[in-house]
Amino acid sequence: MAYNLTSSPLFSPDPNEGVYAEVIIPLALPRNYTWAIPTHLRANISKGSRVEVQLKNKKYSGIVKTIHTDKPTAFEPRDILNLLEEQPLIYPQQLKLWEWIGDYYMCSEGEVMQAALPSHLKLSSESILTYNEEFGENFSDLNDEEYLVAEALLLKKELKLSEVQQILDAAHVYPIIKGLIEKKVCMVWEALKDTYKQKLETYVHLEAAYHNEENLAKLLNEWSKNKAPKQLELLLSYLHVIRTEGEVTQTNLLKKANASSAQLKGLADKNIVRLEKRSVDRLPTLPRDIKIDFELSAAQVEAAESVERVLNEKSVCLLQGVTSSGKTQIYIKLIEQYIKAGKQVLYMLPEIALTAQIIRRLQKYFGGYITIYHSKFNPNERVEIWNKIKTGETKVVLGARSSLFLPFKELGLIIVDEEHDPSFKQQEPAPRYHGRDAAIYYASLYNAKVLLGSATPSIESYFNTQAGKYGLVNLTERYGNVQMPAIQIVDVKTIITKEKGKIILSPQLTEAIQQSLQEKKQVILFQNRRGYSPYQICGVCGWIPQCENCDVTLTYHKAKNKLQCHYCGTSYPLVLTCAACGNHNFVQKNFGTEKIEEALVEAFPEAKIARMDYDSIRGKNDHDALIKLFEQQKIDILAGTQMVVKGLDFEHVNLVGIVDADGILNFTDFRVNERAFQLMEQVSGRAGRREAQGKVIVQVSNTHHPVLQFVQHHSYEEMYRFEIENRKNFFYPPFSRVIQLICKHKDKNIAEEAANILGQFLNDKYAAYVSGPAEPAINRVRNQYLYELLLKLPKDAQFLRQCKQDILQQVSIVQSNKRYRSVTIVADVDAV
DNA sequence: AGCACGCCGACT
DNA sequence: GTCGGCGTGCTC
Repeated sequence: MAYNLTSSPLFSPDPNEGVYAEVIIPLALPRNYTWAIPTHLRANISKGSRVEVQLKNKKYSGIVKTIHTDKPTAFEPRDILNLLEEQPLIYPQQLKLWEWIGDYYMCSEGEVMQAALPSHLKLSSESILTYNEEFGENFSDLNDEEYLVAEALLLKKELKLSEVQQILDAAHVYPIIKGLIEKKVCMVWEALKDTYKQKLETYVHLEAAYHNEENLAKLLNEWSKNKAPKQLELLLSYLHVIRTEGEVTQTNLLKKANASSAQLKGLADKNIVRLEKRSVDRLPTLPRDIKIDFELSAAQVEAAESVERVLNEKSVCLLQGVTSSGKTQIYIKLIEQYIKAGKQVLYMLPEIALTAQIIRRLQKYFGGYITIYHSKFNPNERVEIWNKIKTGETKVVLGARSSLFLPFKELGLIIVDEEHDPSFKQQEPAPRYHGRDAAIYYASLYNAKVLLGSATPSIESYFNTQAGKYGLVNLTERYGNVQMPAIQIVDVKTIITKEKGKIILSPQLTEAIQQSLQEKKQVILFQNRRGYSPYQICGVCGWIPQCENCDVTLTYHKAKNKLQCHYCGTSYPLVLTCAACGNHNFVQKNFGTEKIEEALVEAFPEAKIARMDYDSIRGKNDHDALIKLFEQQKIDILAGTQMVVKGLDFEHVNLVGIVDADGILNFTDFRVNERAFQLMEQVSGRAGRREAQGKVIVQVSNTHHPVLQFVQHHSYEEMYRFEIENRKNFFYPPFSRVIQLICKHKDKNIAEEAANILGQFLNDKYAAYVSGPAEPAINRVRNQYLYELLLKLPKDAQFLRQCKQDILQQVSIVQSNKRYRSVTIVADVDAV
């Protein structure tokens, strides 16, 4: 029997019949649990409502997924304790998205909820101890620790569990609290606290009596000269400000009058002014208008029209535009159309590309229509954004992956910019979803369109256009008709020296930098490794220091004078003595950004040099500050990791150097060619943007690597054709979804055994591809990846489901073996 | 995720 | 003999 319960008020059930709700709570439970809806709440609870429920002895806020009258037989459901808002918190589309993500990425809906809701909408249960007044103050029966807590309780009357933990500074507070309860010193409350706080602003009003001019004049005239002169001064300032501004806030007034809050309080105590606390918006309000002050080039107009045409027919369109072709401008025009049609637009970017640069640009065009949303926002702001999107007030959201979970009212378009970026895929924790793919599903729920944009599309998206699933629009002309930079390959094989190892600055690169500096242009040097040297090797026996947890070679960081594991982040003191042979003869191998910076300083003492990588950027502001300096040409040479590439647009760069291309061509990951090509294209794209011809120098020892040929000619199609062919040798067919199983255990042997058993099974049944570690140095210990090829046909969801079931069953068989019981097996779906 | 229950090793 | 470690199982 099917119920249609999407809106309240609820159907009127037989009063004798129970009504139940399946509730999602933010935990990784095997399935959703059911609570009974008490009669007094029946009229108001509906799908998507936020409710307070009790599980075990904790309280949680959950979301009602379904409402039904099937009385559970296996257990007696408890009542829902409370309805937290009159209106459902989320729309049915969100529920469907959660369900899809949970199913597709193999996690619980609770885990999706965890990721989806701003933390303030997930109430936290905090145990609170209250003092029992009847106990009195005789603490002689208590032991030392109990005494400490009792004393604090006597003073404060109430203590949170976390506070008790601080007082005792011990891990086991429970026995002590138990003792206190038994001795009737205190009682425990489980309290659910709504953590969202409205921002309050104090407004200053003149008391009604003084709205009368006469009374006011009288007050001012009779103000005795020697009493509270500062208050009089403040009052006069107030009268002045109110005339020009209409309404006055406390902070504003005090600043303008240069007065203190005590003086204002004096006026309030005399009943001259009245202070009113009012909740206000945390988000700055900009005027709601669209100001677009540019014209599209002919090529852009053509592309924009094609996109519209494609989107009329298909729900997804891939816009492939070379770097600097002005994709963003096309987005802006498109967004404008959707706003005018009253629709909402979600503009997704990889987190790292959400820089002040792009934000400022969009705010300039869309003012108050646009809102930014990402995980770094503080929780109060996030709740406010949430609400504004839910009411449809905010039309455009610029956000990272997580903005996908916002409750859009009338979503019309999702733009996924830098579609190829691997950071759209969440790795840890669950849900391990791909922002782009989930966006395509989410959009379908609203009948909305999706525009994927990239200069270097991912193979799977490109493949989908070839298969006719997505539309494809090409934008091959750079804005202002600037040529793509010329690419020069420098063979460093011949100039590798025995003692010094790999060369950092070849004569060709040095000369090119010199020339750029002379022309007052800027240079970007790209190196995919941070730190000073990626590994040190014992000159006598060849031993290499590795991380204790990860089997990863330790990178030397000269600035900190420490060895660091780049996988888990652990820092180690410098190793001077070989653990294998006892000699003190380490040789530093290869180089990272730190060493490049050092080499640059030495080679170009006159130039201003900066380094941009994870280590040199502490806060988000450092990043912006450094970019600004570079924009203003206060830096000549910028050396950095991938950070220098993402979403940035520098006008005066005419030379880009890829210092060690071997480092990006040598991955053993099966996506190596695609990644290397994308990376090199993106880096190259930074050269010669709006200026004359730019130049790219690639230093490499394997000059015959096929990817280099494609990069040299910027030949995307050839690259993709090559890659598709290449992958057919590994996978059949290419570009399907695979399920990846990650086995984790303290003991790497046990993890590996379990992984092998699973891999064996998958191989037998699905002819699976079982990969080695993703990178030889990394992952060998904790993660064993097992890839299983899923789809005979990309659309065969049935097959996927079957495979998932088989895998889950096999996982439970493996875990029923005592030896592997505590192996954590994470199942994840990814595109290959 | 918590949290209780229960089974084995190091202590008064 | 007990205290306390963590491995195991359950929560509507």
